[in-house]
This record gives sequence, C-alpha cells and structure tokens, in this order.
Amino acid sequence: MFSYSDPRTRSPMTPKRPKRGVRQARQVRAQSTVKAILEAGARILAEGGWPAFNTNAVAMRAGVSIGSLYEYFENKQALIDAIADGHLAAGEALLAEGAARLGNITHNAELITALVESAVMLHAREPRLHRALSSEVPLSSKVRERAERLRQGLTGLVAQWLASRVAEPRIAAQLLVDTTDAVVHRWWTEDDGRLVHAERLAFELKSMLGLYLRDLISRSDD
Amino acid sequence: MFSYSDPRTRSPMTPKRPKRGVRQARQVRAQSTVKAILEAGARILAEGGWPAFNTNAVAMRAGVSIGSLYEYFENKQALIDAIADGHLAAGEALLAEGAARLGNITHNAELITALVESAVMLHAREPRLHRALSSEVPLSSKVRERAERLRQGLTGLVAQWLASRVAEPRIAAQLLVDTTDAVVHRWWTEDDGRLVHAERLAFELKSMLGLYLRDLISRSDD
Amino acid sequence: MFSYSDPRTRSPMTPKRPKRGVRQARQVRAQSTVKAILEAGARILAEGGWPAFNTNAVAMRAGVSIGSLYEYFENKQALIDAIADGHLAAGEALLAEGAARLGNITHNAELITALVESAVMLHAREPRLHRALSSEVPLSSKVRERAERLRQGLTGLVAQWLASRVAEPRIAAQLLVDTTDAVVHRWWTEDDGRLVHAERLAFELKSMLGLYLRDLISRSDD
Amino acid sequence: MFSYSDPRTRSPMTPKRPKRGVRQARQVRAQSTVKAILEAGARILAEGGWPAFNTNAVAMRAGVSIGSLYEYFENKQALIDAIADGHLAAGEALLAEGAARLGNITHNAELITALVESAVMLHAREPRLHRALSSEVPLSSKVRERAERLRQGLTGLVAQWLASRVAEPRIAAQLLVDTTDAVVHRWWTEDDGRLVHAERLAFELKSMLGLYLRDLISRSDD
DNA sequence: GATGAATGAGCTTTCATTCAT
DNA sequence: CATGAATGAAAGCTCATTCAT
Repeated sequence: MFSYSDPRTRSPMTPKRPKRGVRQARQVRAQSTVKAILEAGARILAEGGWPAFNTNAVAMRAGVSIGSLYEYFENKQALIDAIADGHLAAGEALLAEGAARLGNITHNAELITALVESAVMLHAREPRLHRALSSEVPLSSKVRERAERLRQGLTGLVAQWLASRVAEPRIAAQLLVDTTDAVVHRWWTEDDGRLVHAERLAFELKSMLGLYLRDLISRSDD
Repeated sequence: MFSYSDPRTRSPMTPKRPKRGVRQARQVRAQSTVKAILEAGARILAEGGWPAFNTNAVAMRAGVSIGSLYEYFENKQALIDAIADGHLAAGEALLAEGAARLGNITHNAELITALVESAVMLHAREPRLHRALSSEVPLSSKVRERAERLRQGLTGLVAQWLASRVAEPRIAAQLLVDTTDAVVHRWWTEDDGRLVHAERLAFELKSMLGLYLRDLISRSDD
Repeated sequence: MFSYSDPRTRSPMTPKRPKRGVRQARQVRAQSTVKAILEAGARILAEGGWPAFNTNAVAMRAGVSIGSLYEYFENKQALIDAIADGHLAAGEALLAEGAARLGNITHNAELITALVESAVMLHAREPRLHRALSSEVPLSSKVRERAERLRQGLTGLVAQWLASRVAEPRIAAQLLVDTTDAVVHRWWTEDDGRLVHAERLAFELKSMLGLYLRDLISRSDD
Repeated sequence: MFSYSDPRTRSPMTPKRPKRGVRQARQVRAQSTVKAILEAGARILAEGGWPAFNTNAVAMRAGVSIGSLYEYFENKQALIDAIADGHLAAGEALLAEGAARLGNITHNAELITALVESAVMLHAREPRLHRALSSEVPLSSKVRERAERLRQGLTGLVAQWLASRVAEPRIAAQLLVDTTDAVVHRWWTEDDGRLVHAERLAFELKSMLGLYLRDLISRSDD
C-alpha cells in the first residue's frame, strides 16, 4: 500500500535539535542522509526481514554513522514508521488517482479491473518489503491507523460507486476490497512471488468478483 | 490451519542425553514437561505475541527450569517449530475429517459452507496465537513447508471434488481456498476479531464463492 | 549515615525471575554474587566517583558477568539504590543504638559527644563513598526519603531528650543535628580527609554546641 | 561562593585560532557569544542539574552553534570550569567587600551577622546552580583550588579580626566559617529551599556562634 | 569565524544458551 | 535428569567532539 512520501508529511525528516538559520546547502546533505537511511532500512527489511533490521545495520548499509541515524530518527520505532509511511504514501497516491478516475468508470468490469490491478501494482513493486511491513514489523498505532484509513478510503470509494447500484454498498465494497487485497497479498507474499499461474488466477479472481457484483446489482433491481 | 502434533514427527521431544535403564515413570514426566512448555509457549505467544516470547519466560510460565526447556528443545527455533507443529496438526485433523466427508457432499453450497466454516473454526479458536504463528514468528522452512503441504492438501481435496464438474479444477480450487482463507484471516486478525458485520460478511462471502462455483460448472457444461 | 543492610530489607536481593523451590546451596552462590556486586560498586564509587560508575565496570570489578548484575538488579538505578541502602543501614543501626542509650544520658556533654562521635563514625569509615552517595549520585526518591527519615529520626531523638529541658526542643535539635552533620561532613569530604587539626576542631565544635545547649537550658529555666 | 569572572583569568575566552587584522566588532561579538554560552550553561545547570548539562543543549539554549561553543571552550570541562569561575567571582567580590569593611566591625554580633548574611546571600541567589556546582558537577582541580582559596581567604579574614581577641584565631575562624557555610548550605540545598523555620533557625545559628565567640574571647582574657 | 551534519566510543540492557551442582 | 546461576554477544541509544562547507 505504499512509496516514499513527499517531505511535507514526513515528520522525522526534521532533526531533533532544532536548527536556526537552516541553509539550503546543509539541507541537501541532510536530505540525502535521510534518504539513504530510509532506503537502507527498506532494503534490509526486504532482504532479511524484521530479524535483520537493527539500527547499526541500517546505518552501516546507508554508509552513515549510527549517530546520524539517531539525528534524524528519534528511535528505532520512528525509523520503521517512516519507512512504512513512505510505503503507505504510494498507496495513498494510487487511491487519489482512483478517486479522480472513478467518475469515468461505468462498467462493472472496469471497476473490478482497476481494483485488482492496483492491488497487484502495490504488491508487485517490493513484495518482501511489503510482507515485512504488513506482518513481521511492529508498527506504531499511528501508522496502523494510517493504513486502516487507506483501506477505509478505498472501501469508501468503491462503496460510493456502488451506492446508486446496489442495496448495501458498504458491505459489498468491503467484501470486494478485502477479497482483492487478501488474495493478492497471499499470492505475492507466499513463495516470494514465485507464484505459478498468476495471470490465470488474476483472471479467475476478476471473474469471481464480476459475478458477485453483477448478482448484487440484479438483486437490487428487483 | 492447525492441536498438538503426534509425537512421532516431533524430534525435539526426545531428550538429548540418552537415558539408560529408565522408563515409563520418567517418560511420563518428560511428556508432561514438554506439554507444559508447549502450552506455556502458546499462551505467551497468544497473549504477548512474538516480542513477549523468550525462552526464560516460557520456562517460568511452564513451571519448569530453563535448563529443562533446553533438555527437550535444542533451541528457541525448535520450540517455536514444535508449537507451530502442534497448531498445524489441528488443521491436518480437520483436513482428514473433510476428506472423509467429501464423498457425502453433493451440492455446491455444502462445499462452500464446509470451506468457510472450517476456515472460521481454525481462526476462531486462538486468533492471537494464529496471527502470531502466521505472521510475526519466523518459522523454519520445515514448518513452512508443512503448512504449505496442508494448504496443498486442502486445495487438492477441493480440486478432487471439482474434477468431475469443471474444466480446470486445480485453478478453481486454488481460488476458492485462497479466497476463503485469506478473507477469513483478514477478518479475524484485523482488529483482534472485533469485526462488525461478521455474520453478514460471511454470508456474502459464501454467496460470492457460490456464484463463482455455479458459473464454473455451467461453463464446463457447454 | 550508613553499612550493609540486613537482607530482610534489601529488595533487589531477589532476582527478577521468581524461582520456585529455591535451594540453600544456590542461595549461597547468589548471595555472594550480590555481595560482590555491591562491594565492587561501592569501591568504584569510592575510588572514581559517579563518573567511573558504569554497570560494565562494576560487573567486571565484581568478577561477574554483566548479565549476572542484571539478574539481581533491575537496572543501574536499582544498583545504586541498593548501595545507598546498605550505607544507610549503618546509620539506622547507629540511630537505634543511640535511642537505646538515650535514657542513660543526663549531662549535656554526653549528648553532644554522642552526637559528634556518631557523625564522625559515619563519615570516617568510607569518606569518598559517603561523599559520592550524598552529592554526586542521583538517588531515587525512595532512598532520599529514607535518608531524610533517618535525619528526622535523629533530630526527633535529640528533641525528645531536650523536651523536658528547653522551650523549643524541635528547633534546637535541628540546629544541633544539622550543625554536627554539616560540619563533620565538610571536614571529612573536603580534602579527602586530609584535614589538619581534626581533633582540635572536633573539640571546638563540641565546645560550641555545649555552650549553645547550656544557654538554651538556662533560658528556659527563667 | 561566587558572579562572572574577570576575563583575565579565563583562558578559554580567547578563541583558539588567532584573528588577524580584526578587532573591536569581532571581539564584542565574541564576548557576547561567550556570555550567552555561560548563561545558557548556568541556566541549564540550575534547571536540570548536571544530567541535563550537555554541550549541544547549552549551545542550542545559547542560540549558538555547537561549533562556536567549541571555538571558545576547548572542551566540556573548560566550559563548566568557566561557569564555576563566574560563580566563584561573586564570592570573591563579597570577600573583598568584607575585607574592606572589616575595620569597621567592633562587636561580635556584627561579625556573626556579616558572616551569616553573606553565606545566605551566596546561596539565595541561585540555589540550584549553587548546589549543582558544589556537588554534582566534576570540577577541575584548578577550580576546586580556587574555591578552596576563597574559603581560606574568608577564614583568614575572620582570623585576622579574631587575632587580637582570642588565643587560637585560626582554629576558631575555621569553625565559625565552616559552621556557617555548612549549615546554610544544608538549609538551602535540602528541599530546594522549602525550609520551614528558616528565619528562626538563622537566629539560633547566630545565637550559637555568638555564644561560642564570646566564650572564646572571655577564655583568652584570663 | 560560524555553522551544524556527521562521527563513533561508550553505556545500558536483553536474552538465548551453557554448565556446575 | 533437573536446576538456575552465570554468561556474553548483540542491540538500542547518547553525546562530546570534529571538520567540511
């Protein structure tokens, strides 16, 4: 559900020691340090999972001293939260796009396709990192809430589209979204993406969701 | 997907140092010690998750010395594997039952219901333990393979039932099984089971799976 | 104000991990470990002061692993509190003795002498440790309260003796006690005990306190 | 015993790198920077004690970069020594004043009052800073010697006044000075100045010192 | 001279594991 | 066999100090 967030929303970007007269030149260096740390953290998480994720390893991998890491992240939790935040931002961007294009969607198939495609997009980019963040890593409640909000947002979007077409849009939306996300999640995380018949399964998934959706609409036509 | 495994498959059960000239009495005591450790471990995992799971805590909770724990389990990994094995055994039992009753199932709805009910059953018993084992805890490849085999077994069972009814039973079975498991997993692990509309959602899930299944069958009738 | 306390009052003596069926044999080993740690800590404090007092150094000096230290002391604070407690216990013992002998004291001079002698006794034993504990070391409020209670106890004892002799025993007692303690403290901690004229000064101190006391009594006789 | 020291004795005041062809303007700026740092340090020490005193915090509080701090103070020790020096200077000023007025003092009571009042004055201004400097903070031997010299100076002054009146002016002076300082110190540092009966106690202290002094004089009259 | 990002030694604490009793 | 005291590698984090800009 995720990629690197725009700096405005990223609080850990500001060092603890407030600096007066911050200069651009300095900021550039600092920005790249932060970026290096976040990327190193993400890579370590993707490669070795949570057990391999320790602050010294992240700092070393980022080619930065441990002190610098703690200059920009209050503690380990803040670091993983920042990484998760970056990952979530990609999902939020996708959601925003989806919201913009929602008006153009008229056919069931389009909705279903958009849903499945975006779920796949989200998982395909960094499957191992995604798995680590969504299961192994203990995220702060703040980040968990943000992820939940993202999920609610998506469900809301789908519910909105369904509103004029089915009797209980909320329930239907939740099933559609949960099924899509859960199934895609499983396919991409189990076996480290070495899934056989991925295309075929995605087709069947869309087919199943389509059947369900059509049935819902016909039910509410009565 | 998982009760405590039969002793035959559990290697750590046999103490490292061979015992000479001792029997029954000792063995009984050993059995109960092992059982106490496994239960303590499972309870700790269920209550505090992976972060709370440390060997000293498990030994203490089991009312056993840390030395005894290491007498029966080579290391921490062997312990969690044993706990996971126990959990898997429950799933395997359910699968065996299912296999036995498969012949009696004739209607789609029965299959779907059996599938969803058993998934719920598996998750409902110890949701926190299940979550811990299926995401937080780093399991050995051996255990992961056993879990995979269980999944394959279930998929195979469903595929077998479908074989005479649809064109591509394997693909269909995988979608049915994955969807059921993934969706139920999500519902039971998100929010610690405080899911709203759980009944309603389960109904819709069955409805969706039913539609898909009926469609598959009709497709292959052509 | 202080020596090593009797085990009954020393809470950190019990390891964190509660042990069932504690055996005597084991206890002996544990006791000596705890003692070694406390003594090492006291010596380090006495020799290098608070800056030199770090848990690794204490463990090493005690000939014990750092893990053992944390087996018996929850954290660094608990360790210094335990050391301070031990030191306070000596003072409390002295106070108890004093209380027992109070009835036998009839002359001013006896009271003054007892006061000054015990203050000296307390400081003479381990001047550097005493200084470290009473100024450099950040003690927990619990220990500070205990020290305060000890002081109050002594003041109370003196006040009690004065009660039948002077108008405002509480105020007088406080001045006597504070003066004695403060002056002796200064003499013993400044210059690391290399005080010249110590005897002479103690004599003068007693003389001064005696004059004050006699005056107080005569004042209240009017 | 202490205000900010005269620049002649303060070596760290001169920046390490010699400045060529620059004057006044720079020097003024440098002076104010140093002053800001010293004041920030004093305030931090007064508010949070030694544990809160770290160079980065001082620089920030002074509104100065950490680099600038190290431009003017070789290291942390030099900084705290400079702060202590400033504090000592206030005491030295008081001592100088006292020396000037010593000739006008003829009555015992005047001496005692001057002694106690100046002790109180010294402690009353910044009790927490005073406590921090006189106990928590590890001062260099240089500063400790300067403080000792101040004490000796005061004792010498009193001894000088006593010289024509008592037999052993040095001993007597030391007891008077030590008692005053020690007792006032205790009253002002214990309980952060929330002392009850402060007035009353000061009165009694003066009374006690006066009795002692009168006795000394009468003794030497014999 | 000033800045503040960067450094890394050093400190506290945890916990899997061993081994003497 | 059972015990639990002891171990020590490893991880999180701080802060005095440096140095490129």
